[in-house]
Amino acid sequence: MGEARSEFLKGTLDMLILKIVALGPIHGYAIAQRIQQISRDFFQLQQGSLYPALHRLEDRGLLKAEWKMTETGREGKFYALSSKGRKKLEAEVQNWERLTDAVSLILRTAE
Amino acid sequence: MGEARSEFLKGTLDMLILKIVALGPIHGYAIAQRIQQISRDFFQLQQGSLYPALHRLEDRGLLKAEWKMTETGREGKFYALSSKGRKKLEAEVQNWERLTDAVSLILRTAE
DNA sequence: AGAGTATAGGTAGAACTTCGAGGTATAACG
DNA sequence: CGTTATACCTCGAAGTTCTACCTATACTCT
Repeated sequence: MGEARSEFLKGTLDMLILKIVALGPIHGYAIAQRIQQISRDFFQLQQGSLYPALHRLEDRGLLKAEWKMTETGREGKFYALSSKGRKKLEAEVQNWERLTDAVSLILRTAE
Repeated sequence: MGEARSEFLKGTLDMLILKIVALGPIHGYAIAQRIQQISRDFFQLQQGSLYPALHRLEDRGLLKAEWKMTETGREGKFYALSSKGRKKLEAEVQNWERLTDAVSLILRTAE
C-alpha cells in the first residue's frame, strides 16, 4: 500500500479480503484489482501484502482455494469463503463498527 | 489493548493520543484513563503500548514534555502538542475519514 | 506499623503485519 | 521479438503492539 494508506490499513486487510471473496469465488490478482476499484483507488494492495495475507487466511481455514481457469484463459487460484471464514467476516465487521464508533467518540470530544 | 481490540487498533493509537493531548496538557497515565473513559471502555490502553508511543511521538517532535506536579501531588510528565503535532493530528484525522469512507465502500458492496 | 491498591514512570523481547524488492511464467500486442 | 498485463510467489526489513516485567510514591485499610 502507499505509505499514507498503509499507516491506517493495518488490521483491516483481512476483513477487506474476506468481504471481497464473500461476493463470489475470485482469484488473488483479481482481489487486489477489485479492492482498488471499489475503494476508488484509495487502497492499492501490493502483491507482497496480498499473497501472504491469502496464505494466512487459507492456513487458518477461513478461505478454501482451488485452481481453475480464469476468464483470460490462464491458471488462477480461486478463493471462496469457508463457513468459518463467513463467521470471521461477520465478527470483524461488527468489531470494525464498534471501533469506528469508539474512535468517533474520541475525535468528537471537544474540551 | 485487549486482543479483539488490538487487531484493529493498529495505526489509530498515535492519532488518539494526539487528540487527547490536544484537549490540554496531560500526563501519560491520565491519557490512558481518558481514552478508556471516553471510548466507554472499548480501548484499554496498556502501559507497554502507551509509554513507547509517547516516546515515539516526543522523538518525532509531535509532543513536548515537561515534568510537573499532578493533581494528586506526584511527579508526572506532562505532554502538550507542538505545532508539528497539531498538523500531524489534522492530517491523521483527515486520513482516518478517508479510510473509513473507503472501507465503507467495500463493506457496503453487495454483489 | 504493615499490607495492599492506585498512581506514575519505564524497559525488553516476542509476535505479527505490511511493504519493498525481487523472482517465475504465460498471453497478448505491436 | 520486445514489452506490457496477468498471475503466482518469497524474502528480509521495518514498524507497531503486546506481554511481562521492573521501580517508586501516595493513600487507605486493618
